[in-house]
Amino acid sequence: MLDIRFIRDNAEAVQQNARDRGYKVDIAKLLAVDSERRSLRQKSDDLREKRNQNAAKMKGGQPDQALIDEGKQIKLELTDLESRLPQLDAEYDALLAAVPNMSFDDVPIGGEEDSVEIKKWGETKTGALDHLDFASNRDWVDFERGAKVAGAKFYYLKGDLALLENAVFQFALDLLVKQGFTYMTVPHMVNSRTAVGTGFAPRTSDQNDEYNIEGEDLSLIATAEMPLTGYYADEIIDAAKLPLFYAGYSPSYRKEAGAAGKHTRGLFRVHQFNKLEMYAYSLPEQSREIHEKLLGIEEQIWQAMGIPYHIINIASGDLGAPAAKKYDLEYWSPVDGTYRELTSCSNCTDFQARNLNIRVRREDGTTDIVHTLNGTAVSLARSLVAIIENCQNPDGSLTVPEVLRPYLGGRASL
RNA sequence: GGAGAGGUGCAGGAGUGGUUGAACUGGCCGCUCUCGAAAAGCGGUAUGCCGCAAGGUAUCGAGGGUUCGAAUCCCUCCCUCUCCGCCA
Repeated sequence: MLDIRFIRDNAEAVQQNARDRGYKVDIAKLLAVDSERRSLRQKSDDLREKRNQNAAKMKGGQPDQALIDEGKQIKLELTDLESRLPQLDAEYDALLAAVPNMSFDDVPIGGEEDSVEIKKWGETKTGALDHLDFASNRDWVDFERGAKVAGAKFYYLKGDLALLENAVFQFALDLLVKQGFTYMTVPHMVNSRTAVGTGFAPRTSDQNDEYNIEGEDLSLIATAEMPLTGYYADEIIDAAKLPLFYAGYSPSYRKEAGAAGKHTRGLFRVHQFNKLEMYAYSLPEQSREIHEKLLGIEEQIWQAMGIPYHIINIASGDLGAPAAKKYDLEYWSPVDGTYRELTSCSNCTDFQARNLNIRVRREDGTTDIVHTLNGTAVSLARSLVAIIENCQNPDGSLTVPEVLRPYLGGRASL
């Protein structure tokens, strides 16, 4: 969420920013509720002061009936006054939570089509066998039995393709560890506070992409970003420890409701995939620089594998709620003759950290909200699509990118 | 899943329902002393909200309740520890 004081001072800009992002929020209404809530709180504080003073007079012992009666009266007034608070609070919370993060100035305004390409790398080619056909020919993937056992868009990876997945993960993990990231495995379920605080829709929302556990306040994670963000909830981090870099590995579970028809074939969009996620906690003044650094690591990974890609600066309407700025790395698909999303890298500034109350204590003793950033290192199912499409040979074999060979017993092709 | 114990500030650890935001000890920071250090002494050391400020208010796992007044009493929930059960 945004700082309510910032919203009070910049109502117009906040409203415009939400509009640019395609969010319907009513800042005027929010400020009206905020003001009403504050004045009610003030009255209630005053009444509590009276109550405390009244009680203090009785400290000695002998209960004075007049004072007790006065206390009773205060109690009634206070109960009456505060009875209006819960509803007001709920309304305030809902209005505030609906406001998206402020975009950075260099974010293009507009929808998906307004995202701006800022870099291109590698030689693109066209003409290749669809990854699902290619993998099926090799008996590397089984969606039919995935459907039988779980449902549509569930799958088995088999044999060399499963080994390749492991190699991609190992390669990326080694690279991150060398860069100073701390490797973490994480809970695969999170409670609703963590899910909502991270910026994912509450479980009651129809926009919810997470699987919820019936009868429990738990959802399967859609990304390791969720447990990694919650890691420091309610904590104050010593400034000297920042920035903190974590690499979280986990399955990602997504309903993908409403995604029908959009690149649904094969491994590109599935209900479950493994993902190695980069995560950083930083001082506010460091986050822009660290955002570039995370993007640089993503590029390093895909350059090492020789997969052509471009980087786009995501337009405001496609940012989601928490990101102030987001880069997507899209690999070149020789099958589609276009770029397709492979990784994503976001600077969420203090938006998530404010939700989850994550702060930093600076050397002078003051506290601040930390900034959080996340970036995909490798999203495994999609990585396999990119590799199959770009490294396949006409004879049905797959050339293994050199950097992966050490993780496949030195094999040059599969 | 069952039984028991417990959740208090940076840490340890007190706390008959009424100057307890919280004793005491330790840690940390500052100052005094010193050529310097140690020791000793003195002072300081949570966070949110409202307020220009003074100040007010809230927070002793969370949420309800009792009371003029709750860290202290009652209820529900969560978590931790020990033992048992189950188990990769």
